[in-house]
Amino acid sequence: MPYDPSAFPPFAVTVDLVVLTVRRHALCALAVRRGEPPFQGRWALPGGFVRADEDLAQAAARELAEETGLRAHDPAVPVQDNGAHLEQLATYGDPKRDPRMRVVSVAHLALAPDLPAPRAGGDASNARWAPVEELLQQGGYGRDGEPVAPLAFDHAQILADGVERARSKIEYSSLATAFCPPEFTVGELRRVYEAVWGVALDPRNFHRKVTGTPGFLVPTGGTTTRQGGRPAQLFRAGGATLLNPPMLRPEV
Amino acid sequence: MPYDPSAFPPFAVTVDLVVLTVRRHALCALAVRRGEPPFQGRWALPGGFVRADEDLAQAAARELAEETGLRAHDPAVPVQDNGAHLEQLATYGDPKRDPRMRVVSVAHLALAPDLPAPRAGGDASNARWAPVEELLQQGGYGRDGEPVAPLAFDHAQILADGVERARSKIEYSSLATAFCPPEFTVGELRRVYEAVWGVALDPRNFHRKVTGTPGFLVPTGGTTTRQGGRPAQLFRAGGATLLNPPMLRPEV
DNA sequence: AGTGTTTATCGTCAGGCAGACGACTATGAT
DNA sequence: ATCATAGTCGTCTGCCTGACGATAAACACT
Repeated sequence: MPYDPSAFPPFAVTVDLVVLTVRRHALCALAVRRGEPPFQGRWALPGGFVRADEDLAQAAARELAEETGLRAHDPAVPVQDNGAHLEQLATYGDPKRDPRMRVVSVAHLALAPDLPAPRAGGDASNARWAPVEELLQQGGYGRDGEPVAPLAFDHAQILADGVERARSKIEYSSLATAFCPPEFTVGELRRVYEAVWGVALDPRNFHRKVTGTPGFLVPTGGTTTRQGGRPAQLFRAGGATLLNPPMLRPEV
Repeated sequence: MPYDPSAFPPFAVTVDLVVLTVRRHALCALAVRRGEPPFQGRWALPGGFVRADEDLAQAAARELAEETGLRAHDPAVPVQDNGAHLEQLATYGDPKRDPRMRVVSVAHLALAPDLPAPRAGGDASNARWAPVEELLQQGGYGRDGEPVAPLAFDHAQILADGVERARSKIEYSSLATAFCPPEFTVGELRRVYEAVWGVALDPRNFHRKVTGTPGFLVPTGGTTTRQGGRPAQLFRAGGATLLNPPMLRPEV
């Protein structure tokens, strides 16, 4: 039964963003504090209305720039500069997800390297990077002993879906490099995998795997000792986007 | 910048369906003929407006039932009866995708076993199963020499995305069984993979792989000769949804 | 009944890849 | 000088896969 333009219920359409990064060996997401009801004072994912003349991807890129200053990447171009990877995640449209009106939210997933600091319209106290486990634990107590309120709306579900997407996608793609600065070492890339998956990986097998996969990493010639220890080769992300065979996530 | 309920542009929200099945060794999709402008007389994917009190998944399941009579499966339950697998695919919201108004379409992907016949509101001439290559070839000539018009709206893109999702998802999940009747043989399952991927697979290695993966197939005890040749064991889909290690799609 | 065709199923073998882990190297810190 | 840290190169073993031989059980002929 294709479109019947004579009558349709009006919807509001928003984009919500799951912006992930790796800080201090932990997978973190960007959260903003709500300044107005509903869920006033609670943490939520950044997002906003899609404008009348805007594509969904444009709206997501605009929101991402407003919240973080990051430019979104053209998905066809390999991740190289400080731009972020941005892709559509899923769409959430439960009739009761927003108590005010019927809102359909097209969630997007962004992966960014570690950033200096978040900015929410210039107000830093209303935006922060929080470890995803902290944002996802429902009604417990945070590390500072403060009670933890769950995220507003259905944002806990959206965040969980985004985290799972990131976890599975770095298995068979080179997307983990989106968490890294333009030049990085094999060890830094390994710590990204370890943070996202929450596991420890064997440095020797990891090194063999990533350097042996054609197109994954391109040596820049430089070295660095910023992690301490023996100097490590620096790499850029290569052109390969699909890893075959994939990097398998260890069981349990 | 979270929700500002004071002003937002109104959208129409629809669900479009990519319904795939395997018929006569070919991957086919359900297409309906448009009865009214725009794109009158052209083929399109089935779909329709989301109702005011409906969840997106509900709307997709309702459309699926209207077009095919299929009940959608609870995703948590393994595919066993004649119900179809149904999952959200992606959302398409280009401002110009519908010339009449701003329409955001949440596309869903359904995988169904071979069905007796399509029905579009009782009118069979306005619905058909067509091989996906036929629907996706732009402006060529079909097998009957008739000129082929491309699908309406951006439905060629949606269909292509759905096909790619199905092709990749049967690699690492047991979803290929959604194309099979409740009981099926290893050879029938192999022909599903061959049709979806468009490749030939070695029957011996395929048999070893699927029967050796715990939880993928459960023998029912019966046998059948409906494919000719030596009687083959009948299986049901097992509880496993994730295949580890995956069934790798051959290169090239 | 015999022969060929079709499909199913079991087995064998070699190559590739991953996990476990030993060994060595090159820095900075004490 | 010694230690701690991190990076890099090898080795070995087991598992999985692709290629492919062989056998089994039905049906369609003659």
